[in-house]
Amino acid sequence: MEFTQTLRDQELKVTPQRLALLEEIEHAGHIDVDALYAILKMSFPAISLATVYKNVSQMYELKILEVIKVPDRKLQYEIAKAPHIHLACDQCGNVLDMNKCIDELMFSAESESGFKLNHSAVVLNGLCPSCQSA
Amino acid sequence: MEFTQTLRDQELKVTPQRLALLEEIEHAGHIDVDALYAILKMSFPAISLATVYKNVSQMYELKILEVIKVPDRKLQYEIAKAPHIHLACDQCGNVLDMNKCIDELMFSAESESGFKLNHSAVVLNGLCPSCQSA
DNA sequence: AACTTAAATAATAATTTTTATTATTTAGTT
DNA sequence: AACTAAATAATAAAAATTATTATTTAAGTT
Ligand SMILES: [Mn+2]
Ligand SMILES: [Mn+2]
Ligand SMILES: [Zn+2]
Ligand SMILES: [Zn+2]
Repeated sequence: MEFTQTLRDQELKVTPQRLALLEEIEHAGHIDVDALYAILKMSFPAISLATVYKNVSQMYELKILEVIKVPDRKLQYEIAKAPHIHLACDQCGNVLDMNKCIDELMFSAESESGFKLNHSAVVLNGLCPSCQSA
Repeated sequence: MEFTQTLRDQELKVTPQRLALLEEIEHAGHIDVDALYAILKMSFPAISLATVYKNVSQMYELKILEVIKVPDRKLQYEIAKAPHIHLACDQCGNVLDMNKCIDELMFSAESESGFKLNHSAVVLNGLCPSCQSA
């Protein structure tokens, strides 16, 4: 797996728990600690919730993971990747990525405010196509 | 005060605690529950933390307040107003509003994704002008 | 392949954060 | 002034997160 290298790069030991955690986050796309714990318990019945907490926090600090906040939900973790926009459906709960460039926005925000920016979080809420029909 | 009318419009009783809470949020711009509680205790030594929690939650549901999440900080409440962008300084902690229009972004996100959007949250992080000098 | 050691894990306790409960007080009405 | 539903303060309970510690394990070394 490529996550083996990710962990080695950050000098974290490659444990089965960590690999499963990363693979599950990748598979889910965006997931909170509770859901992650519930899923990991299937393959690791003895896994501790504290291990999940510690690992996601640690990997967030090391920028292996990114975190997003959708209104009224717990923090959602995802594999860190290029900055992107999040679309969250209020009905079905789906969160999906949109690879829309926000460089222009960042750039103009910088020049207008004088800030030197290094991070962006954009979360848009509404109804996804299928929930509009239903 | 104009917050008297705000509360009446939402059929909330106009209590001194609520008025002070709203005035302090307005004054602070963006503030979390703990800081709000600490400040309100100065004028209301007997105020309960649960009252602060209940009121901000209630006012958020009624859309009197809006909430924002700055990475690595507790939820910050503000008086609800027109959608705007948030700039947060990682050094000094300042959070300021930027009245930049994101309608174009919302509109193109809608047409590209098929979502029907009703809310946006944009938080940009970096260093404010004065923290860059220091 | 066995040995060593620092790090990770599981179990658990403790802390922090948030919500629920209830008796008392109060705002808004009659 | 009296009435009533809602708000508050105090407190308990629950939920979320972090800390502690004994045991296990990954990864390097012989
Ligand atoms: Mn994403
Ligand atoms: Mn704001
Ligand atoms: Zn949906
Ligand atoms: Zn600053």
